[in-house]
Amino acid sequence: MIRVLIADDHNVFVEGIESLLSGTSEIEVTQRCYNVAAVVESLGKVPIDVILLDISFPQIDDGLSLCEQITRLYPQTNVIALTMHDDASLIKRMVKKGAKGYLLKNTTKSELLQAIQTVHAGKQYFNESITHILLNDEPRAKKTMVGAGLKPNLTRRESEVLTLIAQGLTTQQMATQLFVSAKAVEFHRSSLLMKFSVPNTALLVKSAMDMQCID
Amino acid sequence: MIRVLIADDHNVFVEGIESLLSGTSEIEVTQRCYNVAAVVESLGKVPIDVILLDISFPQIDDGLSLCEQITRLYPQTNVIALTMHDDASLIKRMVKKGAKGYLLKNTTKSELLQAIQTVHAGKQYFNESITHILLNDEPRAKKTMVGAGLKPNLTRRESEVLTLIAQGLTTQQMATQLFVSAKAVEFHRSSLLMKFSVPNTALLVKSAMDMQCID
DNA sequence: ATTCAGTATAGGGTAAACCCTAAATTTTTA
DNA sequence: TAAAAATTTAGGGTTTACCCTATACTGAAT
Repeated sequence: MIRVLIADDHNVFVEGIESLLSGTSEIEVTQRCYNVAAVVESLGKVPIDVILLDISFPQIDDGLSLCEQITRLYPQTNVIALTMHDDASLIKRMVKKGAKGYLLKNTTKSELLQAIQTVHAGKQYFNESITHILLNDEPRAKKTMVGAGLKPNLTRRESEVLTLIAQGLTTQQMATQLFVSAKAVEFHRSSLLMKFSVPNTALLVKSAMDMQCID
Repeated sequence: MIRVLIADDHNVFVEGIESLLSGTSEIEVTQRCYNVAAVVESLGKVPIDVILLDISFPQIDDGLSLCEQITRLYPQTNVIALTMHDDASLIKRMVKKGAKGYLLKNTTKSELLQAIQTVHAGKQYFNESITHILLNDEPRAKKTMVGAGLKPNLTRRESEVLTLIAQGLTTQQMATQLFVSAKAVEFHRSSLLMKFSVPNTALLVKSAMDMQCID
């Protein structure tokens, strides 16, 4: 019997999860906690195998530090993050804090069961959605692209020139390498400055890197 | 019957993979290719379901562009990267180029079979190793600091100037902002170029961003 | 058939970047 | 306190970047 603790500050959600798991013979919902203090208290009393932990508890940092604490104090207890946050960096942070699995709240019953069993067996569990998020996690993809910057549509030549600029080549060097005149390269250079709305090469390189146009 | 093409410039490896797959009833190694040209030629003649592609073929860029080409020209053909490169950014780049799976060369037979079947069924395949690499991928921690590039020790002023350069300011603008002469700023600029061993501002910005000196 | 985007080329000009040598001052470190 | 590193300023020079106008060829879309 796998002893499960559900930690979530949304009552309805806790009940829903519990009813999902109630029909399973191998899994037992031992505890339900609606705040951090209750989780800490429960763990001190009752042995728990798997914790389904909502990260926003109520703040993200609360969930992270709680996860870290659980992992350190009760290494035999495995944490599965169960949250609506589909952010790659958050997933990584949770795993760093010791989470063995990560599920989005739109997961299915069978997936939830499989996750609990996998994690309880000492392995990590990440489904396709999570893998997909990690794969598409652009190191520099600023989701907080507040003002300005949408990635401009570059022509083939512009992309070539941009790449060469970022490699430190001068206009003349690029001209030689591309078998065109320096004036042609200069033209594309100007086009790039215009499309990125930047005044010079330095900011062009930075903007292009921020927008993933190079690297 | 799943028709498989093995693309690798290491003969021994190709033979090993083929012998691994030969005992399977559902999988048939239709083609073996030892260079990019052979792959392109084969695809034009014979329909292929799954390609096991070594990325270093012989260069990484070759494998990447070949993968892109295959995905574009033969969308029904699924590419599995099979390589010794365990670099997160490379995994992401391959997936961007259309790879449906990614296996390290220390994979097992059963995993290889499962990957081929999963990919042939139209789904992506990534095992725990790959997921683990993606999870531990520090946004900017370049483990591949091959030649040269260790982060140079910058003085306070140099850091300031570097930051302002990356914001697109000219030497004169920086001088005004820092309440010093343009010559002073020019000096720090030169120091930066020297410390980073780069010929101009463009590459300075790129290098500095790669090394996390700015952002 | 003709716009239109992309590419290439040209001349001429200003501003900025880049390189060198040289020296004085301040701050930090040993 | 002396030595080392950092900061500042300067003169003078070459190269490169950047801006403007203008023409012309190509291929793709209307």
